[in-house]
Amino acid sequence: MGRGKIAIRRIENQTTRQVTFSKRRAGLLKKTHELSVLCDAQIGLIIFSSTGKLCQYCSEGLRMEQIIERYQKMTGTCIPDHDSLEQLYGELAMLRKEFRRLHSNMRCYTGEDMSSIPFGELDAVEQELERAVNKVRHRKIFQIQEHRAALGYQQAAIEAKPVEHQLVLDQFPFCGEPSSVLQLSNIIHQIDPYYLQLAQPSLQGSSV
Amino acid sequence: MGRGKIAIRRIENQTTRQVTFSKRRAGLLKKTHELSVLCDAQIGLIIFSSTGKLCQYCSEGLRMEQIIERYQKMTGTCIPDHDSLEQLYGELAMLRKEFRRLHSNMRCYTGEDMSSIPFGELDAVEQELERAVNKVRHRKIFQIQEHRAALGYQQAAIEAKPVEHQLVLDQFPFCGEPSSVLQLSNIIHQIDPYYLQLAQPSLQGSSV
DNA sequence: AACTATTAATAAGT
DNA sequence: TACTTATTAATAGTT
Repeated sequence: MGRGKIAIRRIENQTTRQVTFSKRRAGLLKKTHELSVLCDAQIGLIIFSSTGKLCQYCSEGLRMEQIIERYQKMTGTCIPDHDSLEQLYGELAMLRKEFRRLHSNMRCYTGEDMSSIPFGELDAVEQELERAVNKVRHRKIFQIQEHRAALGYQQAAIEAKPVEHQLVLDQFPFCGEPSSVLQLSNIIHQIDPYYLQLAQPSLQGSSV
Repeated sequence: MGRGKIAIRRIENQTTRQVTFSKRRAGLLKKTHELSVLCDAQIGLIIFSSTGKLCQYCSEGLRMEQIIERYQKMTGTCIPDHDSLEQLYGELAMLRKEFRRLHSNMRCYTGEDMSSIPFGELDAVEQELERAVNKVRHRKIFQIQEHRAALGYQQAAIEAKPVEHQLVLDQFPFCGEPSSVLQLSNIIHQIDPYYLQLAQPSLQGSSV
C-alpha cells in the first residue's frame, strides 16, 4: 500500500525510518483501538522507538498497570499489586525504624553507648538497671530452688530458703569494675553446692 | 475496507464479533511486527479477548518481562521484578526475626521477663547489667563535668574532680529494692549544687 | 476457511 | 511535520 511495495526489514535511511515510524505508529494505535472497541478486548500496547521514546495504548477504562497485572497473573509471573506492595514497604519501614530504636535502647542498657541518653535521664536508666539486677538475683534464687526440687534434694531446700538467700545477698553489694566485683554467682556457689551439678551455660542469647 | 464501512463501536452479534476479532487480531499482530522490524522499535502487545483468552506480541530478541520492566522504569511505576521482590521478602523476614530476638533480649535486660534465660546464663546477664550500671555512673559524672565546664564554673570543677566523685560514689553501693536504694543522683545533688541548675530531664527515650 | 468488492493504510513525492 | 496521491493491504460481508 503505497507507491511501491517495501520489504519488511529495518529501514536503513534514518529520515525515512522516522517518517515511516510516525505514520505506522499512528496506524497501529488506530487499529489497536478499533480492535479493542469493536471486539470488546482489553489491550495494552507499549512501543519504544529506536530513539528510546515511549508510546502506549491502553483500552478505555483501564490503566496499563491493570493490563500488566492481569498479564502477570495469567502467565504466572507473580508480582503483587500496588496495594500489597505498599503494605510491604510500610511494614519494612516500620520494622527498620523499630529495629533502630530497639537497638539504640539496647545499647543504652548494655552500657555500650550512652551518648544518646539526654542529661537528666541517666537516673531513670540507672534505676531501671538496678531493678533489673535485682530481678535477675531473684530469678536466680527461684531457678536454684526449682532445680533442687526437680533433683529431689528436699533436705537441702529446707536448709537454705530463698528468704535467707536474699538476706545474705544483700550484704554483698557490687560496685566498681566487673573484674573486681565480688560476684553474686560465687556467693551462690559457696552456699549451694548443688548448683555445680546443673547444666553448663550456653552462650546463645547472651550476646547483643 | 470491506464490502461496506462499519462504525467503530462494539459489535453486538457474537459470531460476527468473534470472526472480526480473529481477522483484526491477525492484522494487528502483523502490523505490530512490521513496525517493530521496519523502524527498529521495541514493542510489547498484550490482548485479552472478551472471552478472557490471552494473546501477545513481543519484539524479536526480547521477552515481555523486559518490555514491562523498561516500561515501569520509564513511567516510575515501581512494580519490582521477581529478584528484587525476593530481596524485599528476605529483608522483611530477617528484620522480623532480628526484631523478635532484640525484643526478647530487651525484656531480659529490663527484667520484664527472664523466663527465656536458660539456667546458667543468669550470671552472664547479671554481670552485663552490673557493668552497664557502672557505665551509667561514669557517664553521669562525665555529663556533670561537661555541663559545669559549659557553664563556666571553673572553680567548682577544681573543688570536686571526677576522681574524687568516683571515690565518694564507691562508698555508696546500691542493693535491695529501688525504692530503698540510696540513689546516686541524691549523692551528686549533695556534692554538686550546680547540678540543680541544669536542664529539666525529659521523659523521651526512657520508656521501653 | 476462502472469496472479493470495497475501504483503509501508506510510500514516495512535494 | 503536513499534504497529496498512486498503489498496496486489510477486511466486511458473502459463499
